[in-house]
Amino acid sequence: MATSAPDQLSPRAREIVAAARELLEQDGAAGLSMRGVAERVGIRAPSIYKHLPDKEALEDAIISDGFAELAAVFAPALAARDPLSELAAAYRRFASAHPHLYRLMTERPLRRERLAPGAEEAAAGPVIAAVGGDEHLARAVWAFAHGMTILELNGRFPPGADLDAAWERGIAAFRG
Amino acid sequence: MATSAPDQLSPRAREIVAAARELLEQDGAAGLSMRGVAERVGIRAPSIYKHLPDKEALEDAIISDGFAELAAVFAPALAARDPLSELAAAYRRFASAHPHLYRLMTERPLRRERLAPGAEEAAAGPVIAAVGGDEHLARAVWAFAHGMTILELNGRFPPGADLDAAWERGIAAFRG
DNA sequence: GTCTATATCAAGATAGAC
DNA sequence: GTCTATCTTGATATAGAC
Repeated sequence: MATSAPDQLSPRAREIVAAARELLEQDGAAGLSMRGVAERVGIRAPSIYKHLPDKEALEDAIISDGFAELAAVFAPALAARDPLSELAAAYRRFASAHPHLYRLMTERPLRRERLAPGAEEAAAGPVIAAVGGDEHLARAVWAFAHGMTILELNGRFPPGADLDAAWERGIAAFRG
Repeated sequence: MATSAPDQLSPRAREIVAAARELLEQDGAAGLSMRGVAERVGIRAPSIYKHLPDKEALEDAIISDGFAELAAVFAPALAARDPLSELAAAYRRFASAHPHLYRLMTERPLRRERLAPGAEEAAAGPVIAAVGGDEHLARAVWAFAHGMTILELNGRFPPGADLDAAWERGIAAFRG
């Protein structure tokens, strides 16, 4: 039986996780059902349980992959002339490209012990570095970026609102 | 049959909305079922439909009330010496006192046509005023406040993180 | 490792009697 | 305006045969 750390998944389990990721990105978390995942793989839902213990394990694997990908898009931004702006732009692009994945990654408490080790830190590190090591300021910046992102995904800004301008105002404020 | 604007609800419908609000605040949106609401009122679930068209109308009424309450706690903050800090503190207190209501109010697109007229504007106006009328900046500030709030509610900050400090850093940045 | 059959649960909403 | 009875849908997960 598969364990929960993503790196230790069997090849077949990874296929199932990949199918689940596709289904999530297409239909959102509400559409992510064991039946739906199984259908994409070409098997029946109960067969999934031979490879993964339960639906939570499936979600955790997707989330863990998401953090690794976020860390990967952050890495080059740190080397730019204006790291904070580049990080913000990368963050925004990531959420825009994978809105349902982004929701899954942020809308629930992290089960940190079930993620790939270091995945969260790899994504958080660049932000702390970009603000000069002040972790309080880094959290404020993250809150701003997440707020802009999730309020947009939730359709909470008025139609026609200039969100580029709002992002710029926020980044400018935090750049000091 | 009841219409959707909260002010036009019948007295019995208002009783049902009040019960729903209690249930929401206790169990969250996932626990807000028509059966559960009915039980609190002392009737059976199908009877609710004689007073409100569907579950969405129930939620819209709760959300509309929430905006009115948020506007009410904002009003005195505007008169303070440091309006931005006071607004942020009021926002944080509101969300902390009514976490499930806060989620319901922010996690989905607003059906603005079904809210009490002016409810959203009454809550947004003070923020715009506090930043000197710059709507882009106001959106950035709101995003920061929402980000801090929802990331805390979602349990996303590390245990022991000094969130007072993060709030202060953010407000300081936006105060300029 | 896959299947069928099933247990279990819970939800929103409607029909029609009273 | 309330009730009982029911429809319809959908979910996670288990048992046990092959």
